Amino acid sequence: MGERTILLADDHPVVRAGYRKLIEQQPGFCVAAEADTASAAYLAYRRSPTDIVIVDLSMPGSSGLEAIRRIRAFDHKARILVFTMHDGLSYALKAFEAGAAGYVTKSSPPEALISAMSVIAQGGKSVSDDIARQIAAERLSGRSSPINGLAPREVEILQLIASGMTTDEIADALSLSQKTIQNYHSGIKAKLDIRTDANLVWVAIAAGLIEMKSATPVAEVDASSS
Amino acid sequence: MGERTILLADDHPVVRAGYRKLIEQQPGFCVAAEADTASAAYLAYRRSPTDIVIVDLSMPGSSGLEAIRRIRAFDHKARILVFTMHDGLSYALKAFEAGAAGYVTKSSPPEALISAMSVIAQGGKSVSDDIARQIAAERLSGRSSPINGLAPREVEILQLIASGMTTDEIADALSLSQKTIQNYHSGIKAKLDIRTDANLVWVAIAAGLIEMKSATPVAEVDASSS
DNA sequence: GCCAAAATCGGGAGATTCTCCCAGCCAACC
DNA sequence: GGTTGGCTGGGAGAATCTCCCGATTTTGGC
Repeated sequence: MGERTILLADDHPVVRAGYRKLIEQQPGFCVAAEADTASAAYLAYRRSPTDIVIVDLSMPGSSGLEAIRRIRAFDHKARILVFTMHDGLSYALKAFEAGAAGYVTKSSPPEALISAMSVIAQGGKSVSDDIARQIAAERLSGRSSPINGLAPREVEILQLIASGMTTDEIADALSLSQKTIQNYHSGIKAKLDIRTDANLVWVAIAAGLIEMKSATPVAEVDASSS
Repeated sequence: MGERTILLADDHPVVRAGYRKLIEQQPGFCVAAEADTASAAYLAYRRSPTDIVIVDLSMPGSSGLEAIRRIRAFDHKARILVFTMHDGLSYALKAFEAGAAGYVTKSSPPEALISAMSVIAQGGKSVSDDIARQIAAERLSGRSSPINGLAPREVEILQLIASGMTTDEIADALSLSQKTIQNYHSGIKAKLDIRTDANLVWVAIAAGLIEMKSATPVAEVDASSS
């Protein structure tokens, strides 16, 4: 058989150059295209599908997860390998939900990427050791995340609380009474054995309920007010 | 004159390979050493100083900032260029405080890294465009961060609140009455025009008061047991 | 050195919120 | 058809928040 073609999606040109170099040293693989955004990756794949797509999760615009979903929606047999800095288990799980076939963290040795590529090219699934360790830890400890003991509604409300919304705003958004939100608020803290709202934010972050963004969510500079 | 020697410090081997390739394509520069941790970078520099040190901020163990400080403590004339993913202004300011001579984000075009290297090699300072834009925006809007209107003590208490500590714990830690902490708590929220504690966390993150850690705070499993 | 301003620390009191308990409703599951 | 669990809210006392105030210390300028 011929060489496996690869689409590289990462927003850092220098990093892409590193991947390319590493991959092309490997016999049997060849980088066919590059993309620096999620939508560019999708369009590139749509134009000419490759055997493997390697994507970073954090890219400008819509995230890498979105790229995975769109590519998989276009071609359900697309083989997508996530190669990212995020070593949190929640990111990996989201990636697999979105349709990824592999997940390798950038802190892994280069060989991990190569071997994952081989596995994926043959139709398998692959995760890097650090993620595998977390999954094992989760299984052994019997719980994936502290929020697993929460009811769906509680998770939803936790997310809104952690995002910074007030009780009134949440009640309004969900068309519930403020009293109900308050009760949930207390109940969530009790279930998680947490005493401060700040810790709710940290739990939500750890559970992957909240997207981390470096932009200030508050402090609207609003220099361009209407 | 001869080539400028460079020490590359980044914890991702693949990424380092990209840097190396990019840099060595450039006449006048040559990668003399690599390091994958902050302390390894320090030791490498100490063993044989290079003209320029390129460091990532996020590395395992002590952070890149620590590497900068230690290298500068050893050699106050060391020229250090931060090349990192973090595009937050607060990170850049911290890097310069630690003694960096340049700050380029990984989302910059490769040319930005090269030109920054040239500037720094000649004893100058350099920041990438996106950071420069943020600095300009800060100057124009008259404030760098919403927390700038806060008194030192308020910033300190905000940090503790955002880290998840309860009123009692903070009062105890600072040897103050709970009442005082409560008053500060209210005052900080009023000054920042914030109504929920969750948003205090986001402000603290945006202001660089809190270190972001993606590691799951739960589920540590002793895998090394027999 | 001196005055003004700001920061630091804490009390008081009323309004608000939190917490815990409870109950009705519904859906799922033996 | 009974039980369990999630969803929605009320009630009431405890706790907290908020806003006001004053005392003291620190800071900054002249």
